[in-house]
Amino acid sequence: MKLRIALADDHQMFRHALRALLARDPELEVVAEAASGEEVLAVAATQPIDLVCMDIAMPGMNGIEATHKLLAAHPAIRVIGLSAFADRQFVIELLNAGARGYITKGEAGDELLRAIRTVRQGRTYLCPDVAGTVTGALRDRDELDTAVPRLTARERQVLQLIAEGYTSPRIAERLHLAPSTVEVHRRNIMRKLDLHNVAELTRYAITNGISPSAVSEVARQV
Amino acid sequence: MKLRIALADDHQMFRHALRALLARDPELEVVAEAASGEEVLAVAATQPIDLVCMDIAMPGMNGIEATHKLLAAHPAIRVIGLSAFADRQFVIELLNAGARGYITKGEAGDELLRAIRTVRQGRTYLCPDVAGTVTGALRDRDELDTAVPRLTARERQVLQLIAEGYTSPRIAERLHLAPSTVEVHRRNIMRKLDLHNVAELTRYAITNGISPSAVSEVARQV
DNA sequence: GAACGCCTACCGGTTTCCCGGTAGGCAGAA
DNA sequence: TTCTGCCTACCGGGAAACCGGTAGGCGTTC
Repeated sequence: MKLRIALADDHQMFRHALRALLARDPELEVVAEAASGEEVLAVAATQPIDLVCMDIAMPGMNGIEATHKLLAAHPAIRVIGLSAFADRQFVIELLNAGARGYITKGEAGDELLRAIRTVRQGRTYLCPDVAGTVTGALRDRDELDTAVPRLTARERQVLQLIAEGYTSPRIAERLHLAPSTVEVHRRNIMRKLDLHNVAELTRYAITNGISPSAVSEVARQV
Repeated sequence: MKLRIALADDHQMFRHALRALLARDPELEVVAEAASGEEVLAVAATQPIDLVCMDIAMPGMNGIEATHKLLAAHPAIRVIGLSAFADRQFVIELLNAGARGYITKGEAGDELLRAIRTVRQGRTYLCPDVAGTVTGALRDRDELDTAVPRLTARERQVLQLIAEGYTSPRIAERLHLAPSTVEVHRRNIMRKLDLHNVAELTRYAITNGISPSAVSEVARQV
């Protein structure tokens, strides 16, 4: 039985290229693709999936949140995080969300195949880049649970939308919240991160992968 | 004779995946990879290359500058731009630099194969996404030459400070201008680029190199 | 000289941001 | 149970953003 894989990344070309890469291993079969967290959940709801290669930075629902919700609905699915960055927080958050592997896009393609094989066996795989950054956190498990996600899930969600150019009232609409609530989240984010305006929030979101650095909206407009 | 291709992208995994994708066409052969503009030039200096798939956003020397220098030294090489963005300026700058094709990563993988075949025949290929944006510019060639710095020097200066988190009054102080003047520049920038808030301005500044991204430093730290 | 582009500067107005405080509901931990 | 953290929601108020228009100075170009 082939391993049924779903690819989640906002760049179609990357998905197609990855598909070609994974096609080399006859044990693997890419059965679905998704361009956002929402699409991943939709895909998993309609067909059996064994493993998801999940990009972290996607417009709309990002990879961490998608992993959370995906595993809540389908605990048997394995998730491997695939990101441009090896940010420590990131890795730990994704692992806390239930992912079994983490690889940066700076790694070789073989690294992904190795990760898939390892995760398939029920073990956890971290690429060399990130392994070092996490070992410290693994020693005192407290950090793994508490200190790392300086931002709560809700706050990350709000931050992502701020960085994408939404105003507080607009964010409130999207999340079905009162504008005042969004404002509170906004202020808490700024206080926690010691940032004081939208420009700094946007930079933080981009450099930390909370918001895709690609201006995907622009790409879609044209 | 196979077409000798070099891949330039800062993500090794993307290069490897792309390599697998291109391997489907027996007419093509990926003979080299590069992670930056500097590496592209170095590669072309040591071995014959027919075509380069060039990512725009790379740390260090970016794809546009690299295309300029590459074609100055090797005019026969064909360059296809490969970017996450379909920004009009971007496309025009790259074409002015001598590239023969432009594709966004949001396109399908087949699109790249189609572009390679077209460019190989000496023609120019633009993916549907960007074709529309450029046709206007192609009509009056003036724009193709001059319109590139759509923003004036002053406007770029103001944009950079906005993206760094300065408010208009603070920018006015730094530049020894009246706050109202800065506001005018801000509005002109937003009108020209069709952006409507600080978050979008910041993203634009980062992705266009007007403001240093800091993304690359983060990636390098780890 | 006229036209154009750029920089400079101000007027008005609405919306949003940003900062401060308070507070109830609710889940999990001490 | 009490405490803590998170999410939710409101109040007020000053600052800044955002949108529209007008306009003079200045250098270049036609």
